[in-house]
Amino acid sequence: MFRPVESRLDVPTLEREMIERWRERDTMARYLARNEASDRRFSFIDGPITANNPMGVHHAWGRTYKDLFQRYHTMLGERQRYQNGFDCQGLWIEVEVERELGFNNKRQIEEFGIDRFVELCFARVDRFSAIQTEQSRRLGYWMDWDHSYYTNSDENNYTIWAFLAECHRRGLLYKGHDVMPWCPRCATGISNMEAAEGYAEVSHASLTVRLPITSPGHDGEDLLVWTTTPWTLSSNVAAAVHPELTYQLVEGRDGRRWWVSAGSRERVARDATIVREAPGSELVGLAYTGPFDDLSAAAGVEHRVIPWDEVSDAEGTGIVHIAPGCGQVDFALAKAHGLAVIDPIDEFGIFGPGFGWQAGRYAGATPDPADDMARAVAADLDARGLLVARESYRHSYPHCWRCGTQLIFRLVDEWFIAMEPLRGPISDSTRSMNWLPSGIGLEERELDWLRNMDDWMISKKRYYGLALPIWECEACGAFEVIGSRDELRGRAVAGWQGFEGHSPPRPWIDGVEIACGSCGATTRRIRDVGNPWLDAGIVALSTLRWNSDPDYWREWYPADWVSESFPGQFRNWFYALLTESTVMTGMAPSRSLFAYALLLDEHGEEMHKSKGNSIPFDEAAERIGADVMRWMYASANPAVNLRFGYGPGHEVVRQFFLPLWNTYGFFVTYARLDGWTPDQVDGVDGARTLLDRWILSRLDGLVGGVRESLDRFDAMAATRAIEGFVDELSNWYVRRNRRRFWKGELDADKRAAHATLYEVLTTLCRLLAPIVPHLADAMWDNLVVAVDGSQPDSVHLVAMPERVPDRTDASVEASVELTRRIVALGRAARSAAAVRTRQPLRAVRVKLPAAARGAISQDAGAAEELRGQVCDELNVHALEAIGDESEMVERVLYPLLPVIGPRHGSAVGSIMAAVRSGAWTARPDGTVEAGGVTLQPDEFELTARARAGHEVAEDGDLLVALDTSIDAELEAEGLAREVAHRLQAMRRTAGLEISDRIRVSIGGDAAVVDRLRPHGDWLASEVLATGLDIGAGPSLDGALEREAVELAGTSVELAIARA
RNA sequence: GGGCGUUUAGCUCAGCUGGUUAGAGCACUGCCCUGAUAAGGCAGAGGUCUCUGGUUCGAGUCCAGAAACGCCCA
Repeated sequence: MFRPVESRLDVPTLEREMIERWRERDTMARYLARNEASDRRFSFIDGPITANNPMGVHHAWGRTYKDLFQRYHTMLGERQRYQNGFDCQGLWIEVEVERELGFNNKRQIEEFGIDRFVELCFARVDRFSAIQTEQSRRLGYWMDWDHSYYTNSDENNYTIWAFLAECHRRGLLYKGHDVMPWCPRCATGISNMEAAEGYAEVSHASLTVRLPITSPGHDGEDLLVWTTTPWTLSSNVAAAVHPELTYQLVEGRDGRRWWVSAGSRERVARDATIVREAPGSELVGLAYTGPFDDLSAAAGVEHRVIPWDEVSDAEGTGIVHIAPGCGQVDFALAKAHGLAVIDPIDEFGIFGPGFGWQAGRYAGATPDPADDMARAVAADLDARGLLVARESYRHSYPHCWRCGTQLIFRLVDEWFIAMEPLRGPISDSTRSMNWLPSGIGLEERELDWLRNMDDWMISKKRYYGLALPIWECEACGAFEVIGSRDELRGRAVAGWQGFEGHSPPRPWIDGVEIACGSCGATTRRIRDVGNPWLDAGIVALSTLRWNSDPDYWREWYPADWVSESFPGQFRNWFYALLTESTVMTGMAPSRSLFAYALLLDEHGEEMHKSKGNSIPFDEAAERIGADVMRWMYASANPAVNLRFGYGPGHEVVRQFFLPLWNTYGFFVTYARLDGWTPDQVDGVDGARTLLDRWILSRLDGLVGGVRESLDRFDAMAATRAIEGFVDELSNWYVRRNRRRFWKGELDADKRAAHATLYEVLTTLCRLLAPIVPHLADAMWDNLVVAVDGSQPDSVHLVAMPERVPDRTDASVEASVELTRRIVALGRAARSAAAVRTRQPLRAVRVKLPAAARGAISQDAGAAEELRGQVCDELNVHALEAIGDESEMVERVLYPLLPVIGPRHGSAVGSIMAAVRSGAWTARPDGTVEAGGVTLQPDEFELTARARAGHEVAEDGDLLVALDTSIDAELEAEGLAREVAHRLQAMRRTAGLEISDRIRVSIGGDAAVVDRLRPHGDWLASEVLATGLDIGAGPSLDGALEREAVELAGTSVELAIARA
């Protein structure tokens, strides 16, 4: 027997119960093992989650997709790996550990001890990976949690070694001397792709500075340059002009002469008069005095004007200050023009010796503006008469993506992978993947990144991360890349003992020395660690045991599916994954890649802990439930940012969960009353009504639709289809069948009703299982497990439903659709006539579309059932058909445009004009003349619509008219309905169970009460009364409720008591 | 400056291969129903489908351009 269903659905409580039940029954382990012997596989590779903090609700979006599609493929019987991944290395972990230790810079780490520091980093990822595991399980995310991968594992690190060695073998790895974004707090370079992460609007002092020209013939002339980074002025070596831009020499009131571009003159020297004009090319080669020539660092540096095509005069002066030690393009220009390079600052952003008063000071922005280098430089230039203007300039500027410090650009030695030779192969991999959702340019955006990418900077001057396997010889300058642990052991000439037993991260590996392959000298590993995207990008190889088990790798590679949020990942995970996979295998890592947008708060703002609008996962799970979140995520459009909040969450509960739960509760209530169980199927097949066949047909369509949608990773379409179906189920099937479930005896008809609704609900459970695993299994447990010991004890151990041959019946669906339309129109007509539905009416008259008339007349039984549905729903005694000739309708021409368009072309306009004005005529031969065109019978339909002046409702080709005349008999019937309604309300107020029997007495004005007598039997059966005393006095033994109601203008006394 | 998107009702969003009157939910107004009941139904109001041009008999839908917004690159 089914257990009773809680009438109030409390999702979090239900979920906790299910989690407990799963634990007791060890359900997840059996789920993970169920397809072990399958010969079909579904390979999913998890993009690792950063194990650095507890999960937020945004993580739950992605994990919902990952779980949903893995569960779906499990239910299709496919073998899977179910491996979750944690991202465990990199600066973000270090920054948090530093914060816990109260460190401000990396010297403190070295004093603390790299080994102790790295151990704390390990501990932190252990802690948060455990927390995230628990949270994921709370979401219902079923993975092989005992075998998650960690990017700090040996397997992962050594697979990256193999990748880097392969890059080196192809000659792609090199040590570069370049200007890179640099975080002076973390004291490490930031790759360009990371720098892009941290752009934010800030204000900087922008200075306009004059630089006196020293070349002969230009006495008293200055170049005007403009910069937003004043600290770089002491490193100036050149000024760039566009050779084809027009420059003007202007003279101000003080007699000074400045060179500026014509386009900027209005802005920077409005009051000055123009002395002469020259193209930029004429200025090229001029020498000038630098702004800080007296510094020893600038000694001997020649300053001159160089040409550069990228100069624009949209801002500044059209003459660009060039400091090759402080800017990426500046450095490139210096190489091209053979300029000197001044390298001003150390790893902490402090000026070195040789910079006079600037030496020892910090170059970047400071919290206290008084210490600000920009301000000091401006003051110094002003005192020397070189400062022309100073303004505050607001612009987008890069910040350290972890600690928020403003980045500065610094000359560094870093290690790079040359990407130019890989651009083509990675693009091919990109094009070979199926990027989903389609139509939003995901593939295009990845290709765009690949077209524009620079060489990949893979080194970081930090402590906790992949130890780059590069041994560089100080003696001869050669370097080698070690591709595996075994290779290193073979090459080690010292330090292996100290490393043995440790994993690759620093510091243990740093002591291992090898003999230089070129000159034989003993060489040390470079001290750098790796870019963390190397870690996340290698997982398509490392987790599939590329290094250790080639058979396993071949079995699972490439994946069928990977998934991640797309903002940012084109240059991060997607990029790293594609790059490492393509280099090693020549193939894309996955057949398809599914991506989704950003999760925002309810108001469309990004969630941030600091803003106070972020929602911790645990809070949301306990407040609205994991399944509610999962439904919100699954039904969201992945291409569009999702607005998440408790408001929309409750909406989902109201719109979807409650109707579903109530339908389930309805079924169980009556199945229990009848003692019906799923084995009671005698005569069911022959007894199914039109509505039974209808809901099964719809269910069949739903099964097909959901499978089709999930096959193409479209969870939105699947959930929308299910929502639509549940609406039909609860608002039509159950609503229309209530009486079949209520009525007394358990006959074949009632068994058919039970069996039908049962099949619908259990099938729905299976369709819902991948999406809302708790709710689906809770229903399954009661509907199936509780009554049938032969079935799997969890819906997660059964298969996805399949379509049933011949189940879908288009004509049945069309008939019911027509019924629903008639009823809707009938209600509208009632509404217009202001006749309450409880008042029975004589008849509803319906003018059917021609097509429907034919279909319905074929099945007399169906027609009768539809007639009954309509009469019952509209509370009318009869349904009558009316023809086109009826006085209520007029005939209307309905041209079939998709047919007519291609045939008649531009005549469509005049045809439609004739249709609208009614200026058409039907010919006896079945054709129609309209707008000067003869329309063949296949080009139009003749339909009907209400003639003006009749009280009817219509929709397209369907017309419904209510006969609203009420005679005494109808009125009496209405009174009885009213009384029944009141009595039902009283039953409820008295707290009676649905099945409780009662006694009823009705007293009051005899003229009214007597009119109820003919309806006594009906009344009694309606309210489950064993005794009904009409015309009684006011007394009723043991009365539970009494009520005086206003009926037909007089007061009527009602009382009920238990039978 | 370049790439990729987005723009549909007050709000959040659907709208398949071009087709007659563009939809849903929420919110609002009025009414109805009621043993799914802190639900449900009907109706009303609310739209120059961002703009301009093009293709077409016909464009929310296809094409081009513009604007605003978003993400990315430089």
